[in-house]
Amino acid sequence: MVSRKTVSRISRYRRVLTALRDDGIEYVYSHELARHAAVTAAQVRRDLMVIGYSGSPNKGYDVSAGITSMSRFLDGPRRHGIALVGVGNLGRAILAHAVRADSAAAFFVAFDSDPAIAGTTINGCRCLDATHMEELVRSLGIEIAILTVPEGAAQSAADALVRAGVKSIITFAPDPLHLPDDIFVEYLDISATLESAVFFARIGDGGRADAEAAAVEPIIRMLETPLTRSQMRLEDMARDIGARVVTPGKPNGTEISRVYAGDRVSDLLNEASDSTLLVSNLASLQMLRVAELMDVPGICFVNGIDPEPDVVELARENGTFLLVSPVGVFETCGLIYQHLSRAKECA
Amino acid sequence: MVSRKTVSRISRYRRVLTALRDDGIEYVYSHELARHAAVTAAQVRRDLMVIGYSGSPNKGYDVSAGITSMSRFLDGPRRHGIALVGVGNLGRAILAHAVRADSAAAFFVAFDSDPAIAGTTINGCRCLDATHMEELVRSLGIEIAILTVPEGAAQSAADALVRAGVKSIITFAPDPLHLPDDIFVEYLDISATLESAVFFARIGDGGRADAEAAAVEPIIRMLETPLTRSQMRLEDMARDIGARVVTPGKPNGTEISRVYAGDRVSDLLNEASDSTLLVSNLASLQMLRVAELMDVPGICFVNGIDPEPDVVELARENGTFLLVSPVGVFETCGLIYQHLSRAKECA
DNA sequence: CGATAATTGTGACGGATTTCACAGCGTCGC
DNA sequence: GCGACGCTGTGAAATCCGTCACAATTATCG
Repeated sequence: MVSRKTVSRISRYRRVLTALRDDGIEYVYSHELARHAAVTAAQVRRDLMVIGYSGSPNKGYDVSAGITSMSRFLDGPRRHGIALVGVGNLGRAILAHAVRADSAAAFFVAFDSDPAIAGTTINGCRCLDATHMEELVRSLGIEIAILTVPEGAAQSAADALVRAGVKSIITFAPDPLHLPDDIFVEYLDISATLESAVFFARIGDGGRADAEAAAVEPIIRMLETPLTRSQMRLEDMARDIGARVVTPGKPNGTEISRVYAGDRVSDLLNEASDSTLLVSNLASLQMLRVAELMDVPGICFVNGIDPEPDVVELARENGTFLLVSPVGVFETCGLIYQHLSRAKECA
Repeated sequence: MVSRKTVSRISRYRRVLTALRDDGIEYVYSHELARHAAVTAAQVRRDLMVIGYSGSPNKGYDVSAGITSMSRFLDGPRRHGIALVGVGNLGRAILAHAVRADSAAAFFVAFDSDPAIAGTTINGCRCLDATHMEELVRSLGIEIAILTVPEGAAQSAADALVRAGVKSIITFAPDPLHLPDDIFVEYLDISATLESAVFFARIGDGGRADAEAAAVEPIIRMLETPLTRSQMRLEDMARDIGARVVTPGKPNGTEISRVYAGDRVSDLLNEASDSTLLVSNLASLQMLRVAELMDVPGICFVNGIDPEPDVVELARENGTFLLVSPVGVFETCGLIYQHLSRAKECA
């Protein structure tokens, strides 16, 4: 009869039309609607045909009448009950979204097997114990369910819901559900979608990304020093380990409390803070830019390499304390560590 | 070339195969794989064909080799960066999901325009200020983004991401995105999906649901008394308003602190508690069952209707205080209210 | 060693969905 | 009044996707 895709597009049209009406627009042409909904004009006309809604040539479609017509088609006459099963992070977030958006047309109930959650109210939605789920769903005449249960628990929950009379299930779990054919099931599997996204990101530029990417993340080496707890003045440390100071940091000295050694820009994001010294053998402008964004106060390049002038220039502008150690990452780390031990002894 | 759906199915196959391998299974037939993935056997074979992976007749497909082959196909050789834009409820929940599942194959960074969020770490993922997003995404070579921004903000965020080199976007916002054709966009619009679910729940049983549903939620009338704050013994109240006690409640008296009047079972969920008196003119078994599940201590039917024997029986079993007021909902509420006022004066 | 049984790989088919193309029609300008 | 223009509605073509059916292949058993 009418296909899943068509229904989902009509839902999208309705949203567009509602926005247009709020802007005071009364008539719209198929190609305008198409542009707003990111489909083709022919598609729009064909979709509007199946819900028996006609426009007039040279004026287009009546916006208000369209909304009414689509609402009658999509929502039907009665208020729907929606059960959300699994009140974890995702479940709560979806409740917040959905209750706000659809509370006029539907009411929500949530179920969870955790007794600590049962009895609470989240975002205006009552959370109940999953033990009584089947009975309650049947009593309330609920026909729509959202599954946000952990992997592995989806099938049994779905079975119970179907026994209770549920006709449509939206599941965020990766488990494929085995249910009667007349049950509508929609999968919103985030991990699977991400994997598709990964694939098409790679295919888009014909595999050339690999070589280029290798340059961005060159060496997989990551030495993490133990947290020192004690602060350390970079100026003293630099002298002690025989490193050359290229650009000075803040006028009143630069203090750090952690050292992070590694070349992966991506790891830098999780490790760097405004009191981290970064030890790296990748003297690139890019690394410096990221370091700046992370408020890293000091960077130590190794192997005695002279950074390019533009790198030095940027460091000076940012007030980043830049030093160059004559030895490699491993030795530099060792020296800094030793310096720390001595400092501790003195204290 | 290879279709979106095929990629998503292959992702599903890989998950199934991984589970099988963990169970120690080495070979699998197409029809077994098909059953686990909820597709047909022919589909499986055709999909495996496109990734150039062959099984052997009479033994089936090698599970480990399949996983390797699919991973090479899906993930490619390098580690991917994924940017999540919009750290609201939904964003956080997705981070929790995705970081756990995919942290081996990818690293995550989050962006938000709220300065209070920037600098924090959520689920092991660094949250940064959206101001620097474009630059950082470019520097990190990120090609995949997840959009969990509020409605209306999706297009501009997507534009910035595409400028920064992003190739794939997964968006949870309802806004249709206008982007170059070579950008992969996947919409996970929860509201739109819910609307489809509503539609198919209704169509499934041929529209017969309407009449039946009307019986479940008969009268849209809801009188809410103000919160009383003071407790009230039902036994005293019943005598005062001239109601007949059908079943006694707990032996030591039943106290309530709120009264809820209405016939909508669904509203009951949000209003009822273990100290609420329920006033209803719907003397159905269903209402009593829901009330029991909500731990409602007392129910008052109106208009002097005699509840059916099975209703009385169930109330007695549950220890629910059941009374019948001779007058209608409005008058009953008025009488109870008056009783409250008097009780307050005495106190 | 040959028959058998079961499965894979794939050409061909069919259904669904989208796009194309054009007839029909109302409106505007002259 | 009437011709030109632009949009709608829809038959027809094209495309995509999934299923069927069968030849090819390989282990097993007698």
